[in-house]
Amino acid sequence: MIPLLLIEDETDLGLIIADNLQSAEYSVSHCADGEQGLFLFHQLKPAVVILDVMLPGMDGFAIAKKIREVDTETPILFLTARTQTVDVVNAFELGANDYLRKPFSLEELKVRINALAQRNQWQYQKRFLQIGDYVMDGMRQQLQYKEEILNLSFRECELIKMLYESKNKVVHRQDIIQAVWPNDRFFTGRSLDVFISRIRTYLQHDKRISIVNIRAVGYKMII
Amino acid sequence: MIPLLLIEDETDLGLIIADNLQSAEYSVSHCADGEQGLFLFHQLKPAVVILDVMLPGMDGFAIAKKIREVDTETPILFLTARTQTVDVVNAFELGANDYLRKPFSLEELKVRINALAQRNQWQYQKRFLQIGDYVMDGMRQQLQYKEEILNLSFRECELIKMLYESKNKVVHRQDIIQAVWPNDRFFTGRSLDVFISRIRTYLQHDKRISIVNIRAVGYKMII
DNA sequence: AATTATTGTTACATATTGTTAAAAATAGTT
DNA sequence: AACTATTTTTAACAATATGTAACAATAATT
Repeated sequence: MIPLLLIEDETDLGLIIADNLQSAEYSVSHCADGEQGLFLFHQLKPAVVILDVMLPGMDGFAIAKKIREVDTETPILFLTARTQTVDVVNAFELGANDYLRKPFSLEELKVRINALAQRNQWQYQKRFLQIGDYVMDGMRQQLQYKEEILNLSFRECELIKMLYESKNKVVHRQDIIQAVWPNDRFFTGRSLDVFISRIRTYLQHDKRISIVNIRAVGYKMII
Repeated sequence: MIPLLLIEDETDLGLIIADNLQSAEYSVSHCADGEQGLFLFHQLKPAVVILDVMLPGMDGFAIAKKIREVDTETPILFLTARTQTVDVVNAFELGANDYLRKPFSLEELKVRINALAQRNQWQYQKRFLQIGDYVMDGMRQQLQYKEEILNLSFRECELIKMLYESKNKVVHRQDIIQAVWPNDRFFTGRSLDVFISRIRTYLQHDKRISIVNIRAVGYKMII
């Protein structure tokens, strides 16, 4: 989970923002003033700081300056009132990375956060899986065998990823289903078996690879 | 390259200035009168306008006024004859950001331009997106591939921006629609898919770029 | 061996997306 | 206003992804 720090004194607005950013990806810590903000910054080492310019006590600029004294990397996104146009210049001089004028749509905020957070997040993603003689590009959703490139669908890709990550180990049916079909809480059908069947044909060129069934338990990818 | 606009009627001086500002950073467009100047302003959306006060026809103040009617951001730097001291006040009231008295040293001009351009530099970071071998100019809504320049429509441009800002991550259909079609609260059609299709053909020259669909979820731009 | 439960496979139904063309809306010009 | 060019939406059909059903194959149990 990627930690975010939100410093915003309007409690209701802060809560709404925190609530909406909170997701499978992000965990949001929210506080209302600069001192607490700086404390939390050092505590959490957030991926992105979202910083209201107008704050009681230490204002946003002062906080940004403090942060930049010890850290020049962590992206800072300023929230400004619509009126304070000029201050934006100030913000960027202090090392801000982006800003949003209030009122803004939460969607827009999300997009910006994604953009800012992603730079650092990128390194954690392992994009290419070497599966026997195959290479799967999890980002592009492609499976390559020698010169041949096969486009995978999203679920096919997720399924291969899941099996590969637990290669040579049994993966339980229920776990696969929860991972690949997260929304279908009443998934009862047999799609999983169908997908396994299809994946087997995809991977048939390398005889060392096989996906074996453990009856009534799950599957195991062997390499 | 950061575009500058120079409006100066003394041809020789204009050429010298243009020549000296022209560099790896800046591309200078030069014209001799206000009407052409305004035309070029809208065409180029320059980072800084360098504006002689004394011009035949529309004078510098009138041009600045015209510009400020539609744009309050772009810095304007006035060039004034040594004699017209008082008019400087006038200039700043019209939204000038700096001025230089003739004769001035080219070094000084450079320094001022740098200062003005840098202030808005963040705009240019956002303005130009390097997308693989392409460069998109978000302000002029143009997509450049090598020598080839393609004019984009507003929504095409917004869509590319949105996907690029969250590159290598899934962007949800709903989020795209909210961002690119903000007013259409009852957007039901399939324009998004059509636009995706078109953008794919625009970006097809660079094989590293692809936009993959995640069924029932959204799209992901991969670079 | 017969029965049963589970999985393998194929075919098909359905929903979503890809693509193209044409219609409608919009902006710009005369 | 009328015409033009451009942008955007709609419509139509093709292609693809995914879920379901049907039946075959296999393993476990009786």
